[in-house]
Amino acid sequence: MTNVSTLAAEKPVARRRDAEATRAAILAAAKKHFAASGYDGAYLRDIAADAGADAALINRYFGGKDGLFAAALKDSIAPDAISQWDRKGFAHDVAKMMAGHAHQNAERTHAFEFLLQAATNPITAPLLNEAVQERFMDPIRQWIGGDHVEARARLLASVFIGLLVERLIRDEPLAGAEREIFIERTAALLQSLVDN
Amino acid sequence: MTNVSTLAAEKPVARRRDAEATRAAILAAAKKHFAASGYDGAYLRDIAADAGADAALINRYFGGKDGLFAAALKDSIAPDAISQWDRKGFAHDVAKMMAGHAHQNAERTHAFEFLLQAATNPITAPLLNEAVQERFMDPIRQWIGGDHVEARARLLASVFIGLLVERLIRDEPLAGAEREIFIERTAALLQSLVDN
DNA sequence: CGGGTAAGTCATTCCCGGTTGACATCGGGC
DNA sequence: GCCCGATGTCAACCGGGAATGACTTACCCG
Repeated sequence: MTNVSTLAAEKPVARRRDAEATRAAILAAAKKHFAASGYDGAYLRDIAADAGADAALINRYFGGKDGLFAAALKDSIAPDAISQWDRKGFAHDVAKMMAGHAHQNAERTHAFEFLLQAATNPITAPLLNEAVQERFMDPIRQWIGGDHVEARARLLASVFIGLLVERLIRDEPLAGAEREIFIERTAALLQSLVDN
Repeated sequence: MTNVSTLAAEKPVARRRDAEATRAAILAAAKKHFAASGYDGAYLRDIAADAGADAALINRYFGGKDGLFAAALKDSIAPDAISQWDRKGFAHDVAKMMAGHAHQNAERTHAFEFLLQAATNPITAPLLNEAVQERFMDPIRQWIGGDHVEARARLLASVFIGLLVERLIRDEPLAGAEREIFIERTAALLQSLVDN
């Protein structure tokens, strides 16, 4: 997981009094901190400081830590339209991405860390499930089409998640020939699930 | 995640004064609670109560919450010998397990929840990585053998993890024909990774 | 049987972090 | 220019939960 200390200390950008802007700043900071440290590990004071705001404002704008978390979660599960993925290139693109460093996709990786955090927290899990079904599984089902959509969608999602977790956990990506093989096999595996 | 309330209230088995036994009881309770609620969500008082012991003893035996968590983690990553898995039946067995309810394998599921918790906690992640490499990845590499061991092992581990996460997250397993298809395809997928 | 040590109990302290409410200040509209 | 509501600040409160240490009780050994 990302070290939080590196997250703060960068944007004490003096903002003119602007409720909308500070709200957005807080939300952005919250997403980072929740992703890096989880619900309990993220502290409102830190988030506020990172956003260049006062902790009390979190209460005003989000109604407490729970509200902030829910808002951040909702904001995180709004990925680009799955429906527009390329049916042909998809598998290879994903495979290549998975073979690389997690850092290379900082934005996405953070979002995923966040979701994984939410998944492992009994308080936030139900919230997550609902959102994932609606904004991830449903589009996938739609996208792959064909027979046995349900089984294939679940298996595809599983593989996808597994790859993301593995990438998140490991220290070093593969290199050289092993890397090529990994990409090739991963791509083949994904493609087979998409195609039928 | 599991509801903690159901975990307690069962074994106020009056133990004779026995340091080793209480230590073990505490450790067992800790594994359950950490798995169900995560590091922050698990309370020492609850764990102690569940183990029929006093919270102060945790301090005595494990040197604080951190120590207890580390001990529980170490104790959780000692799964049965991978090397003895059946090369033929493996894929189908796993697939069938993954198609079922997480509850059905309470023991294992708990252990996995626990590991996932550890993975998403910045403090415990490094500890986990080391243990996983040594006690999971290495045996897998050994077990599958053949060419491109590294790539195949990683992909296999990814799929495995993904299936576990998916099973953990979802509310309802598949049923009927979809379930059969799911098992069949999952088994095929795993087997292909094992065989070569 | 009696004393000493390990095992277990209890009350208390301490700290941390979310929350609250009173206060200060900005900025736009009259 | 001035006034009022919206925005932002500050200090204090409060609860929960881990840690501490003094105390009590059981067991075992001589």
